[in-house]
Amino acid sequence: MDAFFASVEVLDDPSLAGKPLVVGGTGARGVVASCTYEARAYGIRSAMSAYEARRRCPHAVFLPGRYERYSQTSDRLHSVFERFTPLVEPISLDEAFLDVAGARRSVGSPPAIAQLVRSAVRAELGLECSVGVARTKLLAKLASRAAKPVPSLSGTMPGAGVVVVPPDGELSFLHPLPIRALWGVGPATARRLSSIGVETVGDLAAVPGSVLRRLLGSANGGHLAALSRGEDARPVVPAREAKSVGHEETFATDLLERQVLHRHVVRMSDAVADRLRESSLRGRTVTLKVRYPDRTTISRSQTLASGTCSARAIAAMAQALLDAVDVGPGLRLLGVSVSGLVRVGEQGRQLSFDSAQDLGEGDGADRSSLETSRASSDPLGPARTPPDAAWEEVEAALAQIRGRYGRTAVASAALAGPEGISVKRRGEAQWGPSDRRGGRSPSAR
DNA sequence: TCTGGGGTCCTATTCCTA
DNA sequence: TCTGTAGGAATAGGACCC
Repeated sequence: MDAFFASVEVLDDPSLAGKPLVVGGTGARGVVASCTYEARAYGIRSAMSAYEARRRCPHAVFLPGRYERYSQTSDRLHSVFERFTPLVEPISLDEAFLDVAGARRSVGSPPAIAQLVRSAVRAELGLECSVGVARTKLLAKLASRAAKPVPSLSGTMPGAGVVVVPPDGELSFLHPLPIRALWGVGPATARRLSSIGVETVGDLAAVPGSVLRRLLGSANGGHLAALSRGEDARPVVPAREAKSVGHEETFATDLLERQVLHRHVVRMSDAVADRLRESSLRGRTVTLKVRYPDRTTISRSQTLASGTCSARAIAAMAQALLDAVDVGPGLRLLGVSVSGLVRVGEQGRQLSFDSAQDLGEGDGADRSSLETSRASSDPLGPARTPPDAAWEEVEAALAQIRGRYGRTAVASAALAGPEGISVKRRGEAQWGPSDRRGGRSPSAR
């Protein structure tokens, strides 16, 4: 999609049409999620800090993103794609690969299908998109980029809309492109390649694979060498199982108090557990991520004996990990994620040898970490703490209540503050904190 | 007065176990 | 019982994507 989030905002408020519009975090620590081509003419780009964007174009309209709205639009978009082929691989909310090899007979040639997709998206969503048609995913992606409009201060130049890379024109399309155009070449890899004189994809294709593997590692070196020759055998994969689920949040001001940080851990663990439960998943490895004021980032993780989707178990583990981290300098960001996911039903429950207690008291392996938090925060004490399995039932019941009466209807007491319950939702503060009034700590609400 | 969130993948190191 | 070795899992960090 072309400037997806910004285009949705213009669709909902046509008075914004033709104006430089920036969507994203509006606070001092926010970033640009999307912007119109009028804003891009001022050099504004996705992932740029909101501060820098304001400096470049003070008269631009700045809007906070509405993740839910974009997500709904994305669902409609993907249902349009699926009318053309069942082989749709989502890349993000606004991009997807479509394998239309099987649709040629019933719908038409790939370039014709590309035009039909564009027309359908325009008619049904009122939004513009660009399509790249090629033999491989990399080339199709690069072609779609080449099909997009070009921003300029004298007015946006309309793009081709559809760009087709024929099989006999692949290398002449690919080789003049800068090395950064390749998927997997970011700033670090580009610097390394530049150090041996590689600036374009054509330069890269001339370097022996063994040299690239030595420079970039076996996996990345070999992969990029193949891509530079137009070789990309990755198929379009319609459904991918998630490998991890997590939440992280940058605070408007750095947080120092462990008690406040612990509450954020509970809030994020709660959100992670909700999403695991909704997807019928359990995870074994809990990872805590922390970013210091100087932006150095560390992570600490630990693996449970068996998978869990219990907010309580996740929070206990994450809090134990947090307790082993120096928070002296203050924390700019905190995150909780769970990996090692298995679908509920695929994995039996791991019992320890003290199974008499296990059946009544939860997993032995989980217990030590839970007791870390019980000792410090559970007024009931260890003796009266229900086992994990029972807690998962309690949490499932809570989730049902939230589903019926709203997300703030009920939650852990740790999340209650003077102004109600603070819960974390997906897409909330997606592009940075909105102001500088001290994060969203429950005590501050 | 700056640089998000939610992911995936890869690599290096450490630790555990046979 | 100690030591060396090898493989695998866990852990940590970095790079990259949208």
